[in-house]
Amino acid sequence: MVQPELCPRFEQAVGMLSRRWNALIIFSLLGESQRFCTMTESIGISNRLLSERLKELEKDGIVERNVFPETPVRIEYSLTEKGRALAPVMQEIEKWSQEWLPVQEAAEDEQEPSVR
Amino acid sequence: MVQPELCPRFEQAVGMLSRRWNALIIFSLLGESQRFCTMTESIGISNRLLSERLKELEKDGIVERNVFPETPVRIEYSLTEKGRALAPVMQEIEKWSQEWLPVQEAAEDEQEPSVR
DNA sequence: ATATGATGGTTACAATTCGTAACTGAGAGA
DNA sequence: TCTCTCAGTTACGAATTGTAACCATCATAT
Repeated sequence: MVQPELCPRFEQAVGMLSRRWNALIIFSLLGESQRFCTMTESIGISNRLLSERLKELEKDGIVERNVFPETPVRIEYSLTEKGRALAPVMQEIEKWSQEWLPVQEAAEDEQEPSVR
Repeated sequence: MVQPELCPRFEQAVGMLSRRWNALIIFSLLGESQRFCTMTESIGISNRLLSERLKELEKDGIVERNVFPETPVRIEYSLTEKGRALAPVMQEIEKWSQEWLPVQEAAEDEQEPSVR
């Protein structure tokens, strides 16, 4: 019933990072603050889920929501210090992917995906 | 429709690591080879999903399945070189979690979860 | 004053994935 | 034959996700 092997903090971190889209959201904010609509486009996530995930990440203290009352209103999302501290994780994922994943040419037409 | 910002290999890596349970499976195999039933206990994953995930990870070349025809049959799962190369990712997650996540005392009784 | 457009979301609902629990199959021993 | 262990599968309800349509606010155009 209890899994005694794993550090609960590690498990919590993995749970957060494993939540669908979270790693991509954090990665895309490592570069610079972004607006809602920019993120949906660059990440390829729907409005619904981006909204949901940003709220969760804000509650976790990883993302910050900054409102600029211009016209039309501009809202920028950025990483907190806690969020930026995830940069090394992303860097290691990037390193691994470059070393171990094949470069796949962009298929213009739909072809049988090799995995799922 | 197309998200041009992100490196496709990075996205693929994140997709694999973000799949529920995958990070914990890989982490628990970083130490040593493990049997199926040991993993379900230590990770807290169900038979169904562990089986599914191990097959996927094997197909991805990250996990190896070794059959020892003893009695009863012993099957051990271990990481390939590609899988072990994920160790730095796990280490960085661990570092981050130790620095940024609070130690939470184990609550014996069910109490209001702070998130969700 | 009303219509239109942009931004930043919500809501509704179908499709996919997950969790739980019961079941299967192979081989050995009682 | 019956039971036991290990290593999974199967069935099915519950939770999460994806898609698409809709809403609220503010500003400018008509």
